Amino acid sequence: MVTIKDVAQAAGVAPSTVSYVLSGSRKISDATRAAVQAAVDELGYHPNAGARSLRSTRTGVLALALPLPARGYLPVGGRFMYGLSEAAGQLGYLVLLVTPPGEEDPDAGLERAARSRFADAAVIMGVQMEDPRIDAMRALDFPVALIGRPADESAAPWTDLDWDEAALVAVRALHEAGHKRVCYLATVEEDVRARRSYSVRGIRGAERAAAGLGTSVDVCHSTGDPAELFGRLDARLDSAEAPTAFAVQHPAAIPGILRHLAARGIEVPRDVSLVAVGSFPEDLGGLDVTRVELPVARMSAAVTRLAADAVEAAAPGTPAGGATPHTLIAPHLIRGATVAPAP
Amino acid sequence: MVTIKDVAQAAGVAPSTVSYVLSGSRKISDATRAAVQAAVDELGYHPNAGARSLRSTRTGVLALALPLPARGYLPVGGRFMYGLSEAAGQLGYLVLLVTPPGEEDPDAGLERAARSRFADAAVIMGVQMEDPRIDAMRALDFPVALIGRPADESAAPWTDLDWDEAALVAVRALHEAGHKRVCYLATVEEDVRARRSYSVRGIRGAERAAAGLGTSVDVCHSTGDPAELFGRLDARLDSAEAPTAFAVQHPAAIPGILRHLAARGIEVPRDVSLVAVGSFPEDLGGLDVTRVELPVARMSAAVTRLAADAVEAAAPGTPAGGATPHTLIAPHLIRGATVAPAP
DNA sequence: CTGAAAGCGCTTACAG
DNA sequence: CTGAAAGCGCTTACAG
Repeated sequence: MVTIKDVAQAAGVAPSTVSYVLSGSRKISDATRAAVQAAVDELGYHPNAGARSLRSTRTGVLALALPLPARGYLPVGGRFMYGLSEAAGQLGYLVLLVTPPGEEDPDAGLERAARSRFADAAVIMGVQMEDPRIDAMRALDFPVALIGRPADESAAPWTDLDWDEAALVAVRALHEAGHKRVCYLATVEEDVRARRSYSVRGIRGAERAAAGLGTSVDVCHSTGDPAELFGRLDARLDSAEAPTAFAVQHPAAIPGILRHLAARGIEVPRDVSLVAVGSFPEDLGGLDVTRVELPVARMSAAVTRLAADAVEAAAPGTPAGGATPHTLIAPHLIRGATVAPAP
Repeated sequence: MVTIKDVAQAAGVAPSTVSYVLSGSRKISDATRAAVQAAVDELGYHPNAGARSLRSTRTGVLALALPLPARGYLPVGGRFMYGLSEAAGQLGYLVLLVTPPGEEDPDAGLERAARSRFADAAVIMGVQMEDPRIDAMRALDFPVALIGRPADESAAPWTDLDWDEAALVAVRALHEAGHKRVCYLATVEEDVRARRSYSVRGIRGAERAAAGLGTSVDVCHSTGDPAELFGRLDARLDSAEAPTAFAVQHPAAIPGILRHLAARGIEVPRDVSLVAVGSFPEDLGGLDVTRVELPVARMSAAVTRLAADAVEAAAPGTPAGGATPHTLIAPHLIRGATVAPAP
């Protein structure tokens, strides 16, 4: 293994000088710098991560706390892992995955990562309105940034799509097309039950939209079981007051829903209109759905920035800065081919 | 921060004794062990990861080298990240994501992770038939395990679905249903061009199946652009020798393909049969496709095991063990509702 | 059965 | 502009 001593010897300087050249925290003569740089390149030197973090209390790693994938695979989780890894790389961080070890103690993995200093900060996914992980990390004085807007918005830095507004935008698009009876298909019920922020806010947005617009909005919870989901849709469609439009906050289910509707002889948008809430493009297989997309790349960049800032803010000697920052992203309706005037 | 000294003091023993209790590498009296354990629990002590790795040259981390997500998001990548994080946790490892920093140097991130000892071993995804990352890691004496079967099967430990066989099984199912003209829709062309192992082997399996069974198999490359893909399918369907069946090694595209066929008035399986090669259940939105699934959980467990074993094998004092191990998983056809006798 | 001591590879005040 | 030295928190031979 190549150490700083090897580089120092090769360059004819002291190890501390190599360190200063690499960190840039001291003025170094051009000759010395060039000699050190040459030795570094020559030997392929990379500072030992363990030694560096032991000494400097910086690891260059962000821990990503994943939600329990118990209810099956979450496409959105995978998408965020990519986005985060990329955004983090841009800021010089690596991303460490932290999965909950079991049902009974959902933040044991995260707590271990924090206490053992595997990372400088945690990025929390699948944020709940009242998320115990936030308090757990605060108790450890461990910096966090959230993908998701908690009930207490000053609890920690966060970024999110404005889900209340997204649901409103979707319902309004249907309302403006003349639909009087809209079914809001919310996230899977496990998410509703866990009070995930996007679930709660999406539903709330739909209810507010109903109240504000005078449209009848029937909120229905989705499920990962397609047969069960189609049963719920059928119950709605067979009722006396059948909806003429759906707003769907479960993008992974949309291809299946469209197939199911087609099998029932229902054509979209001729017979029924549909808007997706919080979809991402890769989901839809080229299907031109009217939608509000989840801005994964922007959210990944934002949360990485917030996490990096939280690391700086937690450093000793930093003044206890004012308000807790956040990045709220306004929804943007993309008009596709799945909304038509109400029959 | 709680250190081993704090624990030692609280328990009234020497720091080294605490270390031995935690590692279990020395006989300790019950009384001492209990006192140490109580102090550990009381103080919430977790050993500092940097210090531990500096001293022991073990990090407890596996680096996951992701393929470039340049052509858009790969659902399968996300699925493996979950699977790996879970399997690794079971063996006491955490997973660090390593994304290629840019096009020009696809293993710079991995090389840095290895040289800086951020991890004990690398798990490589999106393995190419001749993968430069394998040689790069070998040059550093850094243990690896592959998700994908390289051309040189003794280059490194690997696990994979038997893709040759999977394509054969799929084509044979269609052959047995009487289909004489099968179109094998291979992976996206970027994967073919990069000579990803699953691409090359899937195509090879299809070609062998054709030769062995006497079925005409037309190999066609998929693409992430749905419009372009549908164009390619149309060209086949409009030709004089139109296929009566498809074997599709691009599961994410299947919902779109089925919709496109339906729009052309082609009903599956009445008019055209279809088998998915390497799908995973979450992909299909409840669609009962005849398929060979990608065993993500088994592969994740296998590659983690291989990586952990490679770490042990690389430890000084370990005899240079014999053959390079691998875990080849036989394909298994799941009969769904998308294959019918040829018209 | 337990402890005192060396040292892993860095960074950063301290000194010149 | 550069160097010598201390020390981060552990693990593990060495000693008893």
